Amino acid sequence: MPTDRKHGGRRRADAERNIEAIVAAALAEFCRNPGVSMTDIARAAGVGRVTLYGHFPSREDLLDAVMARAIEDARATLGAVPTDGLPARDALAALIRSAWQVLDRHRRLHAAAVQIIGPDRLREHHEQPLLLVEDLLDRGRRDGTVRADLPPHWLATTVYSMLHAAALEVDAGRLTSAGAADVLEATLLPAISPVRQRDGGGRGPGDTA
Amino acid sequence: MPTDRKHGGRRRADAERNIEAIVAAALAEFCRNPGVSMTDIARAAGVGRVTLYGHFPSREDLLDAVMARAIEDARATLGAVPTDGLPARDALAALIRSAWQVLDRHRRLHAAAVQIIGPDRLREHHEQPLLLVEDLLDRGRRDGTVRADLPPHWLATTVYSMLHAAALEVDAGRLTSAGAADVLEATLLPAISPVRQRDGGGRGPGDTA
DNA sequence: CCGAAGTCGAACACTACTGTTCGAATTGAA
DNA sequence: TTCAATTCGAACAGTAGTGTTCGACTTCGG
Repeated sequence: MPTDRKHGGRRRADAERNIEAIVAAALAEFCRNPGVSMTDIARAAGVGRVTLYGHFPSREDLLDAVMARAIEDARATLGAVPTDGLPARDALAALIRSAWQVLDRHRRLHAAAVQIIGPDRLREHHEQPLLLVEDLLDRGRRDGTVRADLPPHWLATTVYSMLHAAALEVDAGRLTSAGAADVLEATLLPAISPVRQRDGGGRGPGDTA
Repeated sequence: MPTDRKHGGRRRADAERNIEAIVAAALAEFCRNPGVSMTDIARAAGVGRVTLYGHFPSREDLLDAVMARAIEDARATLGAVPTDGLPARDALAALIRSAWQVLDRHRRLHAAAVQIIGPDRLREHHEQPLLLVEDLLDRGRRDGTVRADLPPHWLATTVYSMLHAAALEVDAGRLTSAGAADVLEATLLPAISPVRQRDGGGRGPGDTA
């Protein structure tokens, strides 16, 4: 949201409401189609194009606000996950599940953001919530539940990218939104766990194809 | 390349050369910047804009040809990997390494393609080489070296998406091109191997849509 | 109820692209 | 050598967006 009120005067209530409507509509529209025009966003928000530009001087500013909103949402959700009591591994599993829930909400926004504000600024936005994951990975690394043979940042990237891969699969209809959480946990935990040497032909118990 | 010669007459040698130059330049330029204009591509190919349009009627046609070239490259490289003798697990490791090599060559083309021809047609292009991975995963699943508790397609997606994640990390300078192959193998093999007993909850996450 | 803050649609200037057409100049191939 | 294939630059038309300006209208806030 535009925090830069030029002159001290407070913002009127309807302006506040419109900004809210715009950000909400933009979030939805950007998800539906990354290349959506400002005109369409304004229409979706039930607001004039001029009003939109009045609050967000450029397309980039708008998407920036939308991202901030989505990330704040993520940060809040992830921050609410109780990880302090649990062993790092379980905490990570819980975090993954929560992360999926929040990502599932914003799924396609990622694709929109990457081609408008670029991957760098996008990462910058993701930094905060990603930090929670990294902290937890670090904790796990110290107590031996997370592998130490790969760069910490890579493990975080692994989590990050698998989450987004799952989002694409859901969009493509090859995975259900509900099933994704389980699949993610089942894939990610082995990937970040310490490697066990020697596992030739072992077959998992209870294989039901 | 435009295979549709209108009248039986053969194509002249310089035309052939230009087409070659255009596809090569377009491949490079699309990688550098997905939103590159036809004008810039023509310039990079050392060719007039009209000539470009003469061979590729639209931007989409051009990217299509570029993708075809890249994918053919991938298919050839991956097809040359000797997998028949090896156990599925080793074969998979070799395939991952080769896949990384070829992807490293085209890294950012993926991002370009996704926003021009769309994710669907892109997947369509990737289908061929991805099939090699899926076949191998299937083989591994039968002989017990690959986990059977997740949808086959998801495992292929896991490989696919981690490869592209690595590409982004390399671009961002957080990973070296050479180191990526090792990191990928170390991450992917545990992710697709049969799970040890005692993991996660009792539920089997193999629900596809 | 008054004034300022906010909103509206319409129109404008601007930019950047795509794809086309022209005639003139080359160049490969027979 | 000859001719068709191919190339070239330049200019054109068309599209689609961005961001701005205008004057009139509405609504909030005190």
